[in-house]
Amino acid sequence: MGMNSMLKGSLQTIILNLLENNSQMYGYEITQKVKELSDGEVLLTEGALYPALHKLEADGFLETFTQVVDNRVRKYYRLTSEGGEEVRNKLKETEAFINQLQVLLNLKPASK
Amino acid sequence: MGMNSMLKGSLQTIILNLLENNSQMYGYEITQKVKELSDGEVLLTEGALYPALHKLEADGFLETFTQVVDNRVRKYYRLTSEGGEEVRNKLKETEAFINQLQVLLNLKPASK
DNA sequence: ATTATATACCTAAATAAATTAGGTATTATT
DNA sequence: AATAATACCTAATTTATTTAGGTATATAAT
Repeated sequence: MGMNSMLKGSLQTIILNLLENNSQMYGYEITQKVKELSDGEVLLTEGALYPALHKLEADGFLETFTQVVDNRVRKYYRLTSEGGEEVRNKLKETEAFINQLQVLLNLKPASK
Repeated sequence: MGMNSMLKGSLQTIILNLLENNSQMYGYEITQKVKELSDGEVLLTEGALYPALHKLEADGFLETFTQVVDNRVRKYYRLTSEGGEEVRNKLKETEAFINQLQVLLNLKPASK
């Protein structure tokens, strides 16, 4: 399997969180940022990224605008206000998830 | 979505780890243990559990034996030696995964 | 007595999210 | 001239799950 496969289900949260920290990013930039932040260990494939971005946009959490740089089109994404709320919810969910996982795997004692 | 959906990809690790701590368990017992350990928050559905157990057995990580208690058949699972190795690998992978996720979501600073 | 809940196993169809493996096109490097 | 990097995309396949059943016995509640 490998560690990458476990990010399943966390991809949306990662994208939303990056956009909270950066205000606007384009797809390719997101793949590079994830690679950089994870020290080259997490490789976000485009086949996963672009459908995820399109879904987040369709759900109203992201909005887009394009910009041309060096004759190449960049499609920028930024959070909508609904997206901002969604980030907070997803982060809480993820923290709870990590906590449960650590308890279930005896990686830390259960919090009372 | 909900937190449960994020356990995707961690189910095998959870099962293997429980069997390392308990030496032998049957399916229904596993669902109850997960429920108990997570304070009722993680509900392992049988449609996920049984196929996962069968796969782990097919992969040689688990072995089974049956026992009849009160006219009901229980199918017990225990780790094989290969399964023991697999637990250790999966736990390391999961710790790395949690670490990366926390870094990517700014839940903790990157470790140097 | 009957019904519902708990115990105990299982599978098949549908869904969701990813991987794999393409495709297009421009710019920069070797 | 060829390759790698930048930049977007999609379609087929795979994998893991949810949903929704099914079977059967034991126990608790009405």
